[in-house]
Formats: sequence, structure tokens, C-alpha cells
Amino acid sequence: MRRDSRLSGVLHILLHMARQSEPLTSEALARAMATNPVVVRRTMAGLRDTGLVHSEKGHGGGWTIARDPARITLHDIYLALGKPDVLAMSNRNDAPGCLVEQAVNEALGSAFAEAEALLLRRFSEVTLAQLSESFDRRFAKRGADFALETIHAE
Amino acid sequence: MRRDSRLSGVLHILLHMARQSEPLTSEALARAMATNPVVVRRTMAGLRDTGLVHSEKGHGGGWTIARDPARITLHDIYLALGKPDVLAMSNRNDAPGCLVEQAVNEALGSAFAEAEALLLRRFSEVTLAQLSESFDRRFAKRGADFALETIHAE
DNA sequence: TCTCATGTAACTTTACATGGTACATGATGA
DNA sequence: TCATCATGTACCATGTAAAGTTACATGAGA
Repeated sequence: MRRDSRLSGVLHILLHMARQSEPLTSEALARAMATNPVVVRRTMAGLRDTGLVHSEKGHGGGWTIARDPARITLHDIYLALGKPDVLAMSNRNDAPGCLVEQAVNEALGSAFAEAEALLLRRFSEVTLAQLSESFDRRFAKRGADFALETIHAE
Repeated sequence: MRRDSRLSGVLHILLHMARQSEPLTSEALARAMATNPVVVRRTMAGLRDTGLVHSEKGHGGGWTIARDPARITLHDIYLALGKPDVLAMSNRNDAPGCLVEQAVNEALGSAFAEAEALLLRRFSEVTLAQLSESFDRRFAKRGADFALETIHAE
């Protein structure tokens, strides 16, 4: 099963966006995510629709953060991405007629639900601003040139 | 992302196996899982190699449980299946040079690890015997004909 | 020795996320 | 006004992993 890394990728570019005021184009963001500008637009569309980011066309256009990073949690971003699957496993059959399978589903289902709830709770406890501060600490330790274009250049 | 339901499927047929002493053929198990006999053998191969089940060739052959169900946990089965992915999400890059992405990875990674650990802990707390008892309670409530062949017939 | 059943390699099919192309829309600036 | 830049999005191509399938070897009864 291929694992979904959109949340990770989106967080990465959101943090870069949070650290500068000028809009960043899909093309620049695509370089940072090592992907295609269209994939960036497609992924960011959900964040735009839920008001987390803003996009502007034309000269000087691109993407900017539309809300205070201290008021954006990982859970907000998870929702904006369309609630992607959290777990790679699931029950085989949601409404089995077989009582044996019902017993299996109940046990597995409650374990799955607990793990998923834990992860989403963690997501709601972390803000973009906290991640940015975490970056600041790393930067203070081993400062260097971390301009988006420079660090992600090939 | 397609979700893995092998654990669910395997538990289902293990419970059926635990409730009768004669060996069950791959073909009979495949009917219960609505799949193919070869898929069953492939999936069960890991359980056989770790000693959870036994297989016998020839007339009267098939699959039987090789250990006391009270001593088989869901975690044992998870291991026998080759530790399939638990989470559908992951970090985009395991060892990024970008400090921004490192900050993201740390936050997401610890949340992922907690959720995965919780699920595996739950797995190790549940035995096949407990699931079988759960079935017994359901059966007592609305008893019917639960022979493997009957209940899964089309 | 015939039949039944597993063991397994190899191939095909299916599902789906991602990658990529094309073009419409709209904003900016000369 | 017109050329340019950037997003919006429909549509198609591609890569990949799980599941399904076929084929045949192996071994165990009857």
C-alpha cells in the first residue's frame, strides 16, 4: 500500500509560506515538494476552499497564508485535504451477516477507532506556529541559508 | 489508497477453524473470504511459517489451528502477516536536508508513532479465544445455523 | 495409481494516486 | 489594448501494489 504524504508535503510548503510575505507560485512550491505545479494546485485547492490560504492570479500572484499560523492546527489541514484515510487497515466487510465476522469487526473496529482518534487528537494540538518555532530552534543551532529557492535547488 | 483487510479476513477464517476440529480446505476458506484459494494459501503461508496454523496435503487435508487460541493474540497474527503498514500516512521524506521539513517530520512522526503503538498494544491484548467468546455471546442471543458452508453460501 | 490438497512461480487484472498536458480564466503592466 | 504571468481544472498517461488467475510440481491418502 502506497502511503499518503500529502499532509507532510503541505505542511512543509505552508511553513515556507508562513515565513515570507510575498506570494509563492505553484511552480516554486512544486520545486520544494519535488513535484508538479498542477499537483500543488490540486492539493492546495482544499486549503483555499476552507480559507486557510489565498491564491492570486497574474503578475505577482501565487499563494499566501490567509489565517494566523497560531490558529491553524494540523487537524484543520487534515480536514482541508478531505479527511484522507488515517489507517492502512480496515474491516473486510462493514455489515457482515456472519456472526463470526461481526465479532471480529467489533474488536478490530474499536482498536482502529481508538488509534485514529488518538492521531487526530494530536493533530488538533499542534499549530503551524508551533512548527515554525520548532524550526527556529533548529535554525538557531545550525544556521545557514534557508531561502526556499536555495535549499531546494537541485 | 486501498485499505488492507487481510488481518480482518484472516481472523474471520481462523475463528471458523478454531470452532471445528477437521481441517478446512483452502477452497472452503476462500468461499468464506469471498476470494480465491491461492490467495488464501498465500495469506496463510505466513501463519504456517510462524507455527500458528498447520496445513496438510492430500485426502482429508487442509488447514487447522496449531496453537491454543487463548495463546494467539492479534499481534501474533499481525506479525505473521509480515507487519503490514498500520498507517495510511507517512512523512514525505525520511531524511530531509531542509530544516523546515525536519521540524514537520518530528511533529508528524511522533504522532504517527504514538497511534501505531496504541493500535499494536491493543492487538497484543486480544486473543483468538476472546473473539470466540464474543461470538458465543452473539450466538446465544440470536442462535441460528452458523456452519461455515451454510452461512457463507451465496 | 488415481484423486485430492497444498506450495509456489509467473502472469494478468484492477484500482488508484500521482504525474503531466492542454487550455480557459483572470490579473497585471507596458 | 495586448502580451504575459499565474491560477483553475478537465482530461489523459503512468507507475505501482494488491488481488486474482493459471499452471504445474509435490506429497498424502484411498
